Amino acid sequence: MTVSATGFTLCHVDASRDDAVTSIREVARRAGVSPATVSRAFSEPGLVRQETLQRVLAVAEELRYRPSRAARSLTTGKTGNIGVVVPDLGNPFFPAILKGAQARAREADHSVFLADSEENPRLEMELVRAMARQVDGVLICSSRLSEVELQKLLRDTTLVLLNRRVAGASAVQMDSAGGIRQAIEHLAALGHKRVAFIGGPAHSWSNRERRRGLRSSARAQGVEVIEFGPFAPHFEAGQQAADLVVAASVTAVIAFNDLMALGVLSRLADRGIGVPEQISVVGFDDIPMASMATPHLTTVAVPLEQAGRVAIELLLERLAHPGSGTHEQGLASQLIVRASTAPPFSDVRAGSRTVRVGAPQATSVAES
Amino acid sequence: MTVSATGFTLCHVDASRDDAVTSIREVARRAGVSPATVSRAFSEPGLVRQETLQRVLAVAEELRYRPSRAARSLTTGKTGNIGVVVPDLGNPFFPAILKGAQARAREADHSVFLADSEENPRLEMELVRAMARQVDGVLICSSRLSEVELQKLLRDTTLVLLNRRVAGASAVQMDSAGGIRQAIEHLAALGHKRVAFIGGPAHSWSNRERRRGLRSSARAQGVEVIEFGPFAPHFEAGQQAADLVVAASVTAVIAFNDLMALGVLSRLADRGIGVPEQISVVGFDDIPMASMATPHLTTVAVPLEQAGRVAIELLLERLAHPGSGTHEQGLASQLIVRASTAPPFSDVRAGSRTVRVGAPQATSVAES
DNA sequence: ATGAAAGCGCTAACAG
DNA sequence: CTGTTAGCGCTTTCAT
Repeated sequence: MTVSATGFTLCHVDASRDDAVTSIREVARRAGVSPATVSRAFSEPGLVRQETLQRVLAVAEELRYRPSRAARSLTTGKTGNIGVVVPDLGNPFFPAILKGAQARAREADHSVFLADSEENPRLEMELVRAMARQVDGVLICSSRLSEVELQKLLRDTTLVLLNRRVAGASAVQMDSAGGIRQAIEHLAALGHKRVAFIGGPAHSWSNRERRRGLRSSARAQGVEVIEFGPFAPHFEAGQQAADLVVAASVTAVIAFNDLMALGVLSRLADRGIGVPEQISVVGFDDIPMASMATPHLTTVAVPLEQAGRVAIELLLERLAHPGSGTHEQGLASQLIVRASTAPPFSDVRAGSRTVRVGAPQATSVAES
Repeated sequence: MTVSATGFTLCHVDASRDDAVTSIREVARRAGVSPATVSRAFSEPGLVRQETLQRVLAVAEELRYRPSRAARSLTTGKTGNIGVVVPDLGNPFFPAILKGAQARAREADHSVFLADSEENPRLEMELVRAMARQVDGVLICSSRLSEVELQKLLRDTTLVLLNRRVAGASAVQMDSAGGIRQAIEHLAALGHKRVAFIGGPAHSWSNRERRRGLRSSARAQGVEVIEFGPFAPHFEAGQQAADLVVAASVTAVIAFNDLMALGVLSRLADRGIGVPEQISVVGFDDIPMASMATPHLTTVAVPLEQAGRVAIELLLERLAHPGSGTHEQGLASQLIVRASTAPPFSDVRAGSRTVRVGAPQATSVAES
């Protein structure tokens, strides 16, 4: 036993292993039937006489036999596997989607290949390629690939995209624009006039979508928006951006995602800036823990797990009816407003009357 | 385009697909060599003349040919795949491990099969079985299976266990006892005399380990421990447990994991109980977001991603030298103490002298 | 309802 | 260095 700074190590000698994998022939022989019958017993039980079936199944059970999917795929052309690629497992957004995807795949008796592309387009490409021959189709979440690269993959892979659109691939989308609109309307209703947006990754499709929605909603609501970014979609980037936001003297900030929103909250707390009294913070994605961790975060929620399920659903559909064309499914977002995210009320002149609304205090600070 | 409460749906007609998968024969024919040569070109390039190699590779490239792992595994017996089973992807603990595992596997040119057992032993068993024939080995994280069931799996699968020990399987362990000891020593040093422990799942090996470590450390430090549980390892359980903890009038609480610790913090905040002024909270695992989300959480950190890497390392080692026996690797935990987790100082009589230490205020409240 | 035979894509001897 | 041959475990005609 070695003891080191990082832990300890132990070794044991081996026990024997019963490694012989039983093949279909073995089962056939022991059951007194041909391999073809055993095969049928597993794939088309209806074609086998009850009596024979029982016998075969019994022998198989005894020998702990399970058909080899790899071998089966050789003849059938179907692997029964599905690939899922995500840019970063460290971003809680993706495990949530993965969970739904995995569950739906299992219901359809499919296994899931997982790959983490580390936000790296090259790697993403390589990973999909590597999977390609072992899976029936691939779900790519928040792809960092360019349109042409995706088209390339599309030539020999059935693809479903999550948070991305490309001709020829089915897609699941979070309704970013709608979520942003809700956020802006919410902030406008609370009296905010000047709002910051902390942008996500440069090549992120979602980020473009969100900014697009942001601009039109902001115009419609008469809210001024100051944009920052691009930033990596991480907690640390949120901390960093928080200082820029403060310097911009806005009364509210919308972050590209919850991770960054948490970073903002953390940094604002460090600097003694009150949330929501001085600045309101809105996140995006509603990763479960963000809402748990702090009551001061308004967030745009998307049904992540459901998104994963739907994506796999689309993929399965696509595999079942290869000629049937692609589908796109949008998932609505929903702004989550919590008790402790409204600033104190104050009186505001609305047209000819004075109305009592939740008002951003930073404004009055600026005035004083 | 359909619009529904949850979103929208779109359909497109299909573009054509270039689905013909090129086989090794095709490449061989076009390169004017035998299939065996093509095979060698990919698996043992050294055995092929430079000139031929170039030609083969060129043709393969042009045809976008990649060898089929499934077919290859048929003859070689090795799949180049690794399975990873986790009890719940919703628990941030596991994605972190998964990330490391996935990265290490990729370095070794292995693909990863992922399965979520939903904390269900039956399902876990089934999933491992289903994977078994498609992978070279399986990493089971925090297995919920009994020892005999694991032994059963061990008969025909190479297993590596994370946070679990069983004869015949390599294992990676977080040094729970050490972490708990650090936590107790820390609390004792701050003057805590009465500490609550919120237990994890009933069948969790980690939970047993932590309780074991807890008892001995508590005894050594003269700290009284009140145990609660078992609880599901979730945020909500933490909220629930918080009330029990408060009723037990302790001055500190250690939670089975960070998720539960966050639940405790949330509930204490709801009830207006000060952390750490009235109760100190210690978590476990150091899932990245927990520490980010709140500055009031003392936590026992474990290098999660590294654990995943090491686990795969062990698995690969095992696969490379099948006869060489199992290994166990322990990963040390490290208590993370933050600025805002110490209660205010107060004077305490230590033997004959009076010492100034951080003191749990709840004690004095109880005294008043 | 069952069996015999051919072959899926690939590799592993064994010759040359 | 390269080709030939014989399967790996399974499914799938085509007979029976």
